Amino acid sequence: MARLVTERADTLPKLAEVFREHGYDGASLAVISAATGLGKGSLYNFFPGGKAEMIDAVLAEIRKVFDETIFDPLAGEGGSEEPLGAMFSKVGRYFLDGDRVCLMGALALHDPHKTFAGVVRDYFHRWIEVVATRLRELGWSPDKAQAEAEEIVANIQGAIVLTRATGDRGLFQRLVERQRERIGIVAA
Amino acid sequence: MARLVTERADTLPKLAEVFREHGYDGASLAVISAATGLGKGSLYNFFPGGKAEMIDAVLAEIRKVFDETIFDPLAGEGGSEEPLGAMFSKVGRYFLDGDRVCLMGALALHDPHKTFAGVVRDYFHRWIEVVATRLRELGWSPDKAQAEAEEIVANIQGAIVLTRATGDRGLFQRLVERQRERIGIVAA
DNA sequence: TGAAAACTGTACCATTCAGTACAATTTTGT
DNA sequence: ACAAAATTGTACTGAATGGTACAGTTTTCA
Repeated sequence: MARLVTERADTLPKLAEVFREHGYDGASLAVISAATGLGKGSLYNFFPGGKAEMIDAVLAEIRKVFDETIFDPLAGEGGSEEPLGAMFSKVGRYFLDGDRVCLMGALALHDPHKTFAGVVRDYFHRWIEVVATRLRELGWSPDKAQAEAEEIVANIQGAIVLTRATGDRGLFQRLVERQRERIGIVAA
Repeated sequence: MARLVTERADTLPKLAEVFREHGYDGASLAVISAATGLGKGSLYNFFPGGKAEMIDAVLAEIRKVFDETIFDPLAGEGGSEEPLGAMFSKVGRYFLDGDRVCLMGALALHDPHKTFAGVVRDYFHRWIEVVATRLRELGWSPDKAQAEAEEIVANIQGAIVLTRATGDRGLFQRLVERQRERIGIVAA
């Protein structure tokens, strides 16, 4: 029996980066092969289902990372504002101040067969939900908390679009800073 | 000499819709042909340069429409808030309350060869610029006006992403309404 | 009306696509 | 060391890709 600790998981970051940069249609097997350094043999050994299985694995991994490092820490009990501030920092780091595409957001725009509609919807629902929950715990009314949470997540997605469009990473930071301030001010 | 009023311009809306829904890579000639009802012969008659020329024409048309109906009306002199309100209304109608993708925004995310970087950057710069200009005319400081303009445009882009992700057009409307309110409140 | 230009459908081309087959190699547990 | 399993590169397949060629039709204008 060969090792069960495959290298499959190690390829996920590179795979994710390819899909982020090229999109699903643009990520041909040739591009994927070049980016991962793996030949077709290896790719189909790890992902017998081909591209479909690759992006499924990538999306599951993304969801896991966000759950563990960003969403869950926000959902826990506690009346502090610090977890929200941490969320902004982690998100900025993850998306490289808007230089790196949000794959979930990209799939929200282009998914003609609605293949990823479920994962994408759940991802954003969860994100908005945990932010709103935290705001309520800070004393915001349910309506205000929901609206503010939606605006925060929308702003982050929009900030990525604008940063990619303008090439100005300062723009992302400025936008996030404004969200931070608004929460701090109104919550005080 | 045959008519010079070709049907080429008539195909642009359908062409734009295809690129919006499928992205550039996802819009194969088969899809384009089906969506426009034009065979390859006609398509290459109107657009000898193929897909590249098609999307160039689409982007130029989009830019023209936005300039004439949205950007220019904002740029003119005048201390009224009404043009800003009109901008939100027109944008909501154009993007079908977030149901319709912003092609410029989509290309900001996926453009591995930086083919469209110029048009996309100019489009968003112009958008932000005209909003900021109008805010300054309303008495905002240059810094505040710039930051607010960036946030407004980012919010619209993010609203499209979230609406496509959740399928909830009310979300788009709620987000835009919040921008409207903030401007009204702070400007007052 | 008639010739020139614009338009369009069809067949075709070379290339790239995702995916398969499989032999050869490497790794693994014993 | 050795056999089984995992891994990998290469060659291949049929389908789809973007694009070309061109004959036939329609439109235009003089």
